[in-house]
Amino acid sequence: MSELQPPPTRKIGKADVARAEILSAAAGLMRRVGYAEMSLRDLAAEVNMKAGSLYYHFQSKDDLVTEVMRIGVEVVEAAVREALARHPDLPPTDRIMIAVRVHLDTMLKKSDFVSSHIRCYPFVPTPIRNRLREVRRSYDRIWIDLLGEYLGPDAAYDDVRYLRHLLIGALNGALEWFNPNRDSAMAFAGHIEALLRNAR
Amino acid sequence: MSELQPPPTRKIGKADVARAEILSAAAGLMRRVGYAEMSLRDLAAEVNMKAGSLYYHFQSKDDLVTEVMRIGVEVVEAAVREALARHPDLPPTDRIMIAVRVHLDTMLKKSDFVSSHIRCYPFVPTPIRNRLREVRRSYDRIWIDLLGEYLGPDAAYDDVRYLRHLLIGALNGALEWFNPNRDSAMAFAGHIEALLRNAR
DNA sequence: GTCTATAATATGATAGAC
DNA sequence: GTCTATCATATTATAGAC
Repeated sequence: MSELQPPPTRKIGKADVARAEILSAAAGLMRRVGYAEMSLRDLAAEVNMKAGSLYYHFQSKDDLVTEVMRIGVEVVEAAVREALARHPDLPPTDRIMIAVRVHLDTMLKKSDFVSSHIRCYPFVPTPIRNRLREVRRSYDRIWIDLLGEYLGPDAAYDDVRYLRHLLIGALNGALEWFNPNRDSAMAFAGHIEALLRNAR
Repeated sequence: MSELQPPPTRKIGKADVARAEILSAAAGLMRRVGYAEMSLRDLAAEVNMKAGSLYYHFQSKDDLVTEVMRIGVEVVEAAVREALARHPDLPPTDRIMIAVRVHLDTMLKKSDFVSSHIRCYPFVPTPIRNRLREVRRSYDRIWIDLLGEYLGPDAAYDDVRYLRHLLIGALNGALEWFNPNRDSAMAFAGHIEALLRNAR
């Protein structure tokens, strides 16, 4: 996972590996049990450590949690931006569908960082939410731009906002029902596409 | 709140009032801080009690939480069923929009029971989720029926499922962005309506 | 019905040995 | 870097007085 690597100018040491393992394990735990119920003892056990050792890598539980969630937005943002960059000239609806599929796929199959962010954000303490505001805004901007093009220059600001919230809500909701053994992200995306293509 | 009253055959005593106050306060706390972070001390303080006193009314924290969440589904189900019963002969799209508006309105403005259920369900222990399965199924059935009529008798089972998850996800997502001072539930519902009317 | 007091356990965090 | 040991505090739950 490239997002967990330190800057390439520095050599990857033992601490970097341990830190990355802690972050991965924390993302998985947070997604499953939530922010408050993820104890540092349980987390440490998952990476064969003792709770106190985590403090060599992170100053506090909230610092660790913030880092997990920050990586989450950055992962999905990078995935969506890359996919869109490969198809710069498609019409708006097609570009939205690319973003829809990549968002779903990253969240459901690829990254506990993304899913733990989405699930835990509502209950995380305010200081953590504040520290995440900027990265979240940056990802939102992708959708604001995509939907702005879709609705056209005459659309009201709030029209873009409501449509964005509707879409992101539908996508993130999949976290609560999607079963990889039974469900198809592409089939789900197809239903979103049908609604978007016929409207407007 | 009629849902908090005991069966009408029994007189409403002091215990019933206290119990109802505890449940209301718990719903508010759960919505704000989540299942794990709602301590029984904080809850007791909100109703001017001590933590131990709660055990006169409930056998355990999880029993109390289950009851709060059970009431949540029952409240929104009753509201939607009543509204639909008043317009039995409208076309499917109109009936869906009635359900959309009542679901949004109940969740956002009326009931901490509904919103705490939606927010906390993903992180609540499995035994609690099992005890809620039946009431949740009952509410789901409303939407399965509504969307089944909308898509017509030829629609596949999964088409109804995906569309239902999409819709409920968009609605429940409002819990995370809706600001009563700034946003309009009706405007949001309007965007959903535009998509549904033009599709199919 | 609600209180006080407390048991039993868990938590985030720190200090210092190795 | 990770450990052990521990502090200070918080948690759910219970027992018995009032």
